[in-house]
Amino acid sequence: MQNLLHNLNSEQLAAVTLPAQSALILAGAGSGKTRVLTTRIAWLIQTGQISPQSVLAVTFTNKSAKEMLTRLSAMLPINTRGMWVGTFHGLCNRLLRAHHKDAGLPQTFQILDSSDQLSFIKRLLKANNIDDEKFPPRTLMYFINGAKDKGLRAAAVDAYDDTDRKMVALYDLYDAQCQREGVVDFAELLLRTYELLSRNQPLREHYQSRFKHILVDEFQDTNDLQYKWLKLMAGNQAAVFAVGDDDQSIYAFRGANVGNMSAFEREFQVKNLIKLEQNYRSHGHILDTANALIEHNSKRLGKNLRTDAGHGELVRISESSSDIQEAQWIVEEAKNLMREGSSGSEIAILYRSNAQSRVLEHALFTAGLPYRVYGGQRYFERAEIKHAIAYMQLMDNPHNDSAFLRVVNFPTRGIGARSLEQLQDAAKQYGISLYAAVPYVSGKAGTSLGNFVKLIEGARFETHNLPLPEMVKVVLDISTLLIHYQTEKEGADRIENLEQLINAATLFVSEEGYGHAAPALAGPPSQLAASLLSAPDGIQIIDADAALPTVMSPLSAFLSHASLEAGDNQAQAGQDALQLMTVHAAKGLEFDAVFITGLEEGLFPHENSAKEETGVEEERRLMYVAITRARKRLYITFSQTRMLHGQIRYNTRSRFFDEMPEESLKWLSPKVQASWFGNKKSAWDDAPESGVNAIAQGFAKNQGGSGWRIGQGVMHAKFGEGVIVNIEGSGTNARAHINFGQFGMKLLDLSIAKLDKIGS
DNA sequence: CAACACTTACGCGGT
DNA sequence: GTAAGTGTTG
Repeated sequence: MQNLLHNLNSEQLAAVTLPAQSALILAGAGSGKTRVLTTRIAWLIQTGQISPQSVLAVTFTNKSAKEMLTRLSAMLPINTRGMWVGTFHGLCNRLLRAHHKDAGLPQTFQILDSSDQLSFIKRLLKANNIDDEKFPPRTLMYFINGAKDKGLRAAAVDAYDDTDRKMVALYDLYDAQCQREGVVDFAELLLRTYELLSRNQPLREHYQSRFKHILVDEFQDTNDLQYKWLKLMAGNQAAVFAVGDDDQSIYAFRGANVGNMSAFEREFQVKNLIKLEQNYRSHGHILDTANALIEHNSKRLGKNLRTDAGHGELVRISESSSDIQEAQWIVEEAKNLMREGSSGSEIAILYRSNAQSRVLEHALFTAGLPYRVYGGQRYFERAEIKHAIAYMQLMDNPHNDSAFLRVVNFPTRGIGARSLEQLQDAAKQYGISLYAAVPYVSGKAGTSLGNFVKLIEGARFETHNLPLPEMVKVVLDISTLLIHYQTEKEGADRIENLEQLINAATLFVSEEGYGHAAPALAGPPSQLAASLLSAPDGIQIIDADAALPTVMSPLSAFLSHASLEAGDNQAQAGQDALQLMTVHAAKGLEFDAVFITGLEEGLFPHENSAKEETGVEEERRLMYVAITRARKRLYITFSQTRMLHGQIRYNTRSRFFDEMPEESLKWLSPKVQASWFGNKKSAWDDAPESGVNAIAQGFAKNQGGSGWRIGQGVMHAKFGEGVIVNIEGSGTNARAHINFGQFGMKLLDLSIAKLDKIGS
């Protein structure tokens, strides 16, 4: 036990060894949050206070769940089985599979990922003749998910106008259709579990008395439903150990509610609020920059990171004339770092939005530097994999109309739009699934559809006794997917991916403990330990623990896995590659050197954030997250011009520069009076570093005669102060694009408009 | 049903 | 700029 605790600082130690009461741990960036969480569990078990069975640990991502389990098994001699560690969605899936009857779901219910959900909604709108101009599928999806994330069914949603009322009706329709097809979306997993436990007292009491300790990671990211779910799970007995950082709350846009932290403090009567403020990651100037920036947010629980690592280097700021120059500057600087011995994988280039990656990639590619972009398409999201999965979904649950429509004519087998129209009419008429409606379609269409059904039935028959990987093999064969891609010229990669699916199944079977000989399709329950537990009132409850391998067939399990864990996204290039990703994707990661790019008004903070009151504060937290990714060296770059949506945009530097401490920054390029809002800087500063000269030349190239130049501040009688951002034509034809701030960009004829020069 | 031109939108993203 | 969706052809 000694060695479990001996490396902890006093804050961490206090957190780990708290009494069995609910506690809130405010864990700053790089303060050893995961360590505290896992050591807490290990300590509780090792000191004999609790048994592994009474632990429930919840995370948001599979990655952190996996990491937690890995660390736990390193700390504890015991098997981590019996402990429940997983994502909200993974745990809910488990509960719903075990108690599917009570939850009103078929045993083989299937999980829609976001793209499945969107196409589901499009199909729903079409089938009900809803104008998708008036009700855009995306809007409806946000509406539905937003309601579910608050724990609201259609009947409980308030609607104040006709559009809202229609949306509510569509929400209801959507739920009914999901129920008919035996599919659930991500939010439904949580909502359905919540409803199951709140309505079913014996079940609720069973789990409440089992889980004495509930631990939650990234608590600031919980939405309203997840918070309610936790309250329900906890009952009034469990100790909830919540770890989070309000300053790193960057997911409000998808329903996360930081307010849950203070609500938790209040409602769980938290006596123990512990702040982890010792940072083990970043050097002083980097932390000072982060601290000073986040100070500008109003609603904070209050926290200040400190380090023993010394001041370290200043934060380097670089300005460029264009996004291309910015990228080239970064490439040069990264090359220098690598020449000095840095490993590429320890250098991250961060950006606010994905669109920015293209220019960076181009520059890196031209320079021949290996790089890796995070956030691309994931394995299970690829079209060919989705197709293969759809065949298996149909075998497991033929009423999944989405799966049916995806592959009924892929590869093509002469079933066109007309046949499907007939089929959809029949399905609607009888209120049944497309698959079930096939016998009601007559004629030629009926024959080809019948053949498709025979194909699925045949696949099911042929594979019902096969282990999962064998089954995948047969499906790839019978579906003719492999043959189809063999005849396609660009199909080689797809074939390779499809063959990978067999490996994925093999891996899944061995990792999740589905024995090789177990029937792939749901058959008689195997002999695996089914612990039948007695509920207080004598009702027999099969605990979801042991129930998983018995209640869920390997196929159902694999299909869940495919939906819940989309797999790795493709990684380009070699081992030692520069890391490119959005700031969001960088959360939780750290690097020796970090470039934060595009620090411009409208981009970072993003222009859309100005719409909501709390928007800029979230952007600031996002910047805080970005800064705190860096260990030793931090670069922040911005550019005067940027290609966006195929058009050149003229940006001014981000307001965040004015919120960072001057004494921690080192400007590597001239601070041109870039803003009409009165930024103070205007001098050259410091010796230029690599790449700077080229940039300086870049924006010395101002155009136009007669004293007008790009960057010139002007005063207009009507629009007030502005800045010339571009000049076209010359002489009497010269016209200037002028940014007038709140009045926007104007194109004015320089020989006509009455403009006065202002500034230097 | 495939191939092509044309329109449209376009923020961050794990489950 | 580009990807995805729609409409129009052969």
